[in-house]
Amino acid sequence: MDGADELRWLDEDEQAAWTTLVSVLLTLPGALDAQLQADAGMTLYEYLVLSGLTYAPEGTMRLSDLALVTNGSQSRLSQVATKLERRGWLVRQRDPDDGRSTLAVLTPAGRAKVDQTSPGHVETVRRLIFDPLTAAQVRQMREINRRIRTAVDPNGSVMFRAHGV
Amino acid sequence: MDGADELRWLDEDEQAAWTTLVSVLLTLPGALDAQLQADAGMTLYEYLVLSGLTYAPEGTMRLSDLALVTNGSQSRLSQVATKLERRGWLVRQRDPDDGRSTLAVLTPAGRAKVDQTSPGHVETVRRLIFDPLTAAQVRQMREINRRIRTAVDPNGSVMFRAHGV
DNA sequence: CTGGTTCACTTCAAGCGTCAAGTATTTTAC
DNA sequence: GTAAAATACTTGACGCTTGAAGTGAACCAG
Repeated sequence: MDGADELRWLDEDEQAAWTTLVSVLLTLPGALDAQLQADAGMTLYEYLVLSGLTYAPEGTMRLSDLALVTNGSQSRLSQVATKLERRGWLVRQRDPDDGRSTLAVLTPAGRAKVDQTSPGHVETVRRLIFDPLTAAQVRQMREINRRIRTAVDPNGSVMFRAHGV
Repeated sequence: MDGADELRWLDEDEQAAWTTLVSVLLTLPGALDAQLQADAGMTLYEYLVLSGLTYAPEGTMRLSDLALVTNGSQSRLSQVATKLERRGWLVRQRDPDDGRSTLAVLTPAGRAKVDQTSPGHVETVRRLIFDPLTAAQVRQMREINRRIRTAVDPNGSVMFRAHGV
């Protein structure tokens, strides 16, 4: 708090990059949500939760692990899990190994819902993100976002090396 | 609904890129909001609105233009403008040229608030986004996000060529 | 084995954003 | 000149996310 950490303002390239980044941050999630909501009555985050479970053994994962994988808070996941449970797509189970934990288990109906939803979702992701980009840009984007994600939270999501979406 | 628009699933590079992108979409806005909230009692979107006005002649802009520039809906901007007006950072004025429009005018207090808030905000943006990236990556990111933004909404924000943040 | 701490999860209230409906003004078309 | 359509904005209800507080379970020191 003593020394003046001299502030560097954004140069022209940075300014332009920041502007387009904000623009994507503010519009892309809405577009992805809109498609899922229209075609599957589901949020992107809800889809990520179900989809995350399909990659887990037995379709089962501890809620806290699921929160990490989906980049959500425990509170957020807890409420979404309740909603998904009410719809019959997952069930909660006590963790036999640790009484503090709760396991989320994907039901057959939940797996079916993912199978039925993913084509439209992937199509949208491809249209909005990958179709406009070259293969080189896809690789660039991965590294760029990996670095930003690490800066935001060094202990961030396991998703980096774990399964896909 | 007749022909099978053969769906292409994501390959490994795309899957990884998508995972990191989601991760940034889900965590970066919260991190930016958190800093502004803590240091200025303000949302990122509210900051964008005030900041956008500082670049307009006379600190004045039509609400609908301001909504475009900030990537927000008219409804969202309307409510945020009310909030900012209550805090004394902007005022609404009738547009003399078009009775349907309303002008948002930045007050001196509003301009002072931006001046006082921007250093901390820029510092955070630099730390989370530009410090971890090379100059080449900054240029790559700009083009990548520009393409994604265009895919999301071809008639999107004027911000692309207009002023900065 | 006991008191304190950490961890996993849930719940509640408050704040935000979206969507749809409503008002007012201007433009367009006949 | 008038009716219909388009435009600009506001409002209110609803759903979602967050953050703080609370419960219960496991771990750890002595």
